[in-house]
Amino acid sequence: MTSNTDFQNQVYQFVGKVPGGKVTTYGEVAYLIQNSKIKNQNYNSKVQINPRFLPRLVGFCLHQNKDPKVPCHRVVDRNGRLAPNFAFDGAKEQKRRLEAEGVKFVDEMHVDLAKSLWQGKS
DNA sequence: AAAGTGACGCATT
DNA sequence: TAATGCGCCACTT
Repeated sequence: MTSNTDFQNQVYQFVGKVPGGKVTTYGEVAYLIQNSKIKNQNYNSKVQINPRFLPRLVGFCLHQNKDPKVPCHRVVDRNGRLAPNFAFDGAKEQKRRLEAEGVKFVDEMHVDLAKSLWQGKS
């Protein structure tokens, strides 16, 4: 257990802001982090991360995270697809959690982004 | 210390 | 319109 990097902190912070019943995407989180980075200049990455690669890092950081406090199940990919290997108990459990919060599904593996995508603003 | 691995997203063919 | 490739960071072993 080592202290989290600033990048991880940013990821968890933004994910933690997603309200129940809503979901966000890796790309969205990545975008917000970039924006926050520029705004606060608190991000101490060794090098500048290409925005194009950010979403992947976001996903990887969430995969690492085992902290129940972080609602990682509310993060899906751009197509609303659930994570193939959800850290806790597979995508099935992730779907179960989301449905419990009122998130609608259009498919066994896809959430209804049109209705449940968190249009984070505030 | 070095190399491999990985919850994605976009451009190009 | 669909399928395939590229990007190149942070973390683990």
